[in-house]
Amino acid sequence: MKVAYELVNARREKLAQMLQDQAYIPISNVCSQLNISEATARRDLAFLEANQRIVRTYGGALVEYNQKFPSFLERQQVELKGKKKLAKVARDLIIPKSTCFFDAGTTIYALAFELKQKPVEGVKIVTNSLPIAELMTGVQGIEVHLLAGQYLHRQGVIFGEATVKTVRFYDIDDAFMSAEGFDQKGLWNSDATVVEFQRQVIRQSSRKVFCLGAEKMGKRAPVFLSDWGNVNVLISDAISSDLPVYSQAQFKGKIFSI
Amino acid sequence: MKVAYELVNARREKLAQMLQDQAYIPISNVCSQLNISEATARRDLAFLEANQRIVRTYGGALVEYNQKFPSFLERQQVELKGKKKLAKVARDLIIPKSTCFFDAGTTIYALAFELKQKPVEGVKIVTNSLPIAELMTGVQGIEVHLLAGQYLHRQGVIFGEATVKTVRFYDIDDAFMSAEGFDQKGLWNSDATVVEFQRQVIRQSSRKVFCLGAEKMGKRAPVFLSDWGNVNVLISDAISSDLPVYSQAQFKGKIFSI
DNA sequence: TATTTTATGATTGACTTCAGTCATATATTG
DNA sequence: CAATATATGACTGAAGTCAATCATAAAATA
Repeated sequence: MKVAYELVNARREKLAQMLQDQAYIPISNVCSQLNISEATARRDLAFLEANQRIVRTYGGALVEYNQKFPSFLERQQVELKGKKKLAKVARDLIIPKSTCFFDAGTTIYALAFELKQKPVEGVKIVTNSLPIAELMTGVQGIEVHLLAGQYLHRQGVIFGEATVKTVRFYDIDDAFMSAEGFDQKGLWNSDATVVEFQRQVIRQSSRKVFCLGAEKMGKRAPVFLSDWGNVNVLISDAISSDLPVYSQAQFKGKIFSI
Repeated sequence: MKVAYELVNARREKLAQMLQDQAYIPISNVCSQLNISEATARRDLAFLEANQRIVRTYGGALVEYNQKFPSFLERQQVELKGKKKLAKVARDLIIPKSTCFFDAGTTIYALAFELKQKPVEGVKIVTNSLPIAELMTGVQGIEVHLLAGQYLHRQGVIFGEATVKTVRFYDIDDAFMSAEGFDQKGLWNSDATVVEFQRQVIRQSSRKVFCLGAEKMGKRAPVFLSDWGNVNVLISDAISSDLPVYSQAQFKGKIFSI
């Protein structure tokens, strides 16, 4: 039998709440606590997952982690595999006792993940990404510094005017960054304020390392970030002869094509 | 075949680590990532559960929420009850569209908790406490701004030189703060850098609201924070006639004694 | 070196979860 | 009021998970 929309929504809200409190609830409990059948319980979970409120697991669902960086986690799961290769190469470029900036986004998150597996001694990481900060914190021999700014829940990122200002406090050796697209002209991103921030980072870093997946090659995004003259190291899994930097006198960096 | 203890422990440690990073891992992934059989994977999970490092779920395992801010959550649970009363009073002092600084610590966390229950429209919260930021983020009509600095995992706090510097970017209406002790002379805290930071906040806030539990009355801590002249509002559950401010000509603020 | 201990993988059967299909009752819409 | 849309529960087979048992090989111990 059909049931009023309100009731359905209220129940789903309650389920979301329950998951928040209990972190994990077996399906059977969901049924008994809400007095619904297994089928409906599953449908409710599916709904909440579709709305990115939870992450389903075999036998239940997770809120907690997902709630923190909802969209972030999603992207991560899909793309992490391909980025692992880039990340491993980038990881080996990190110098002991250096200060590194880690850009927000899944590409650099993968790098952070590799660094955690194989830490480099005395490294200071400066970032505006909370997932990266939480991943790296507590790792022996590594210091995490967060930038100031508004905490944007969905992206798990700290951002705003203050972020651009505070990055000036840091003297960065290596900046590990990514972009949404790259072509002969250079690097592109979709948000103007993000680009402004990234430019500030570029200005203040002795070495700029860009990790760019092959899928981004030839693509442009609305805002131009930088030409190839600012790139010291390019890491990509695109076929090396296809890389736009080959036709660039500008580019004087090193290429890791894998 | 038997395997050296070291290897077993190392593998279990790695598994615990993996769970911390990924929050949830299906058994099948555990097997493939560690190159062990299902049986062993289960045994490892059982071990970690016995040591209270994880909570098992059907099909995988969860790292306890507690692990995130270990010491912080501990304190919170013990003391939250008494602080709820103070928090409710403080909550009602918050003005729509104002910018509020929220001090790190359990007392102000309780305030954040109350504010979440009953949000005030258009409030901007500036804080260096990650538990508070994560609690408040996503609440309708409330913006969260984090300060820069080193991320101290155990305390869940952002702190350091940069924290003091970045707080200057903000024009704070109301600062909600606490201290470890208070007496006739004024307020006390145990850490010199924390005090330096708090003084900066005091300098920049139009109104200074201190929430001080009765158990802190008459106590001193190593570092002097401020005399009563800087306190605009005092909220405490101590008996009002006992409060040291009564013998203070300095004190011109308002008292909420409950 | 010989003996004991134990970490492991394979196997088993019971149990749980899952996605899909279908009939039905009720809300919603026209 | 009639027609439509849809939320639900029951049922299904397939797949995943679990705890227990057992043989084995390598580490630990004597």
